[in-house]
Amino acid sequence: MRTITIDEAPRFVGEEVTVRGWLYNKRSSGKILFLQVRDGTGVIQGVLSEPDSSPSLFADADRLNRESSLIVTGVLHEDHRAPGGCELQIKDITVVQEPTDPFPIELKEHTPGFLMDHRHLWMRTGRQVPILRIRDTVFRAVRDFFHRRGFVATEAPILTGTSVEGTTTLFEVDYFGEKAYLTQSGQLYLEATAMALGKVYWIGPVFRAEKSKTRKHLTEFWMAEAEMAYYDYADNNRLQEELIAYIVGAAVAERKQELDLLKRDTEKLLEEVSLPFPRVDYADAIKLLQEAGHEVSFGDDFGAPHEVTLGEHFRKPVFIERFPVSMKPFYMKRDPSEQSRVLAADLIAPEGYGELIGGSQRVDTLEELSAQLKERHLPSEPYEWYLDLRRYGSVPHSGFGLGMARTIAWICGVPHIRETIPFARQLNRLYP
RNA sequence: UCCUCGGUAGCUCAAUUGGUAGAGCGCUCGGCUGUUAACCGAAUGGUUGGAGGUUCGAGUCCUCCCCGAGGAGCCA
Repeated sequence: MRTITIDEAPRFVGEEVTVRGWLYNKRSSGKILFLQVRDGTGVIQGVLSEPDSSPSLFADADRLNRESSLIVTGVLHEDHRAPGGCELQIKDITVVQEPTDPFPIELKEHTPGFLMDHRHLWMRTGRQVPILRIRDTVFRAVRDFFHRRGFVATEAPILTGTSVEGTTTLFEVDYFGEKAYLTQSGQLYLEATAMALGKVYWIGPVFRAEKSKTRKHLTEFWMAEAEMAYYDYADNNRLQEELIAYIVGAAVAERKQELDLLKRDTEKLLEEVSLPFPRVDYADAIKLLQEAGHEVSFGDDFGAPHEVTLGEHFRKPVFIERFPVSMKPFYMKRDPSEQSRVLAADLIAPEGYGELIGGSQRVDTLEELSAQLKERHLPSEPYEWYLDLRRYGSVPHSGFGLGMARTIAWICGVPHIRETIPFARQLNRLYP
């Protein structure tokens, strides 16, 4: 007799096996008892009927409450009446622990606030398990993609003395009496690392003290960032679309069952990521939005409704290219053919999931970088080390940052990114 | 920071014009041999978010505060 995980069950039909997990739900009908047992890999139905099992086993099982931890032994049978088509005829149950109180998360409706207060328990139920398993696949796919292309995995510091962008959205911490900040992006550090290693990436947490309260924002979220020496603007965008197509392909290939549980249309997903992705000049995107009835003009950033319109129009991720200089940070390289624009592109997700990627070619000369710092009234002193990268063997280089939670939300088809991370950090939510 | 909606039993929600706070689910007990968020019956369960005010009388009206949800701005 062997111990198996529930996702392996179909391979062991006819055999006696042991499953270790928790009681997800229980239904009884007089002399027959159905125990839904979950173990993190899936849910399987266990069956007990009184004439076929000992009265004491039946009575003990009948008393169990949801989320009792159990070790269950029985014989696997195919049965079309069982969810999943396979069930366990139970011979023995070892109760590891019985809950001291009724499990707070019912299988009926709850409000988001209640669920988030009980996130540590909510994550055991329903859609949360498949979402978190898909998250795992997406993280692994990102690492596979970069590894296969010769990128070196690296790290950026979480505690920083400099800010990449403004200081208003930084979390400040006390660092032995000095001010330090939680990083908003590893980019500047990755640029340094790329000059040492060529092509680098990391997946790390970043922090934004924005008082945003939307379905697309967290104060702590994970970003996959890449930085490539000798990559120009076009190389950068090509890499990004290939990455996105790779991730979605991996998720559909490895997590079809979970995506089906989430009722995600995987055909549609795969169609969306067929290459290449459309590229639209910022000015043309503004025109397109104006024609669709939006009140935007050149120089405006896109809001959520604009991103929805762009998604509906292209039905694919779409690059918005060459933003006006004023809209973007100091480290982006200007377009040589039009000095008022930068060689930067945002990749907007379809279906209203917002901006997935922000990327650009970086400024690579000392003169231009110093000028742009000055233009934005930024002190050069904290950036001296960054300026050094342009003093010693500077090369054209590019990079981007991919928001993991938004990517996962889009792949899963879930409306709110708080469900795509085990413990979301939001405005007014630091617990559990 | 701003806008909108909300806060009533452990959970999800009702409560007519200001007039006796109620249901479903969960827990508990009972019934049922194929359930699929099982079903049927019974019982349990309340400082109506907080403070103040108006009134003979406030869950309901007014003021302030707290909390939650959705959105805007900002961003990935």
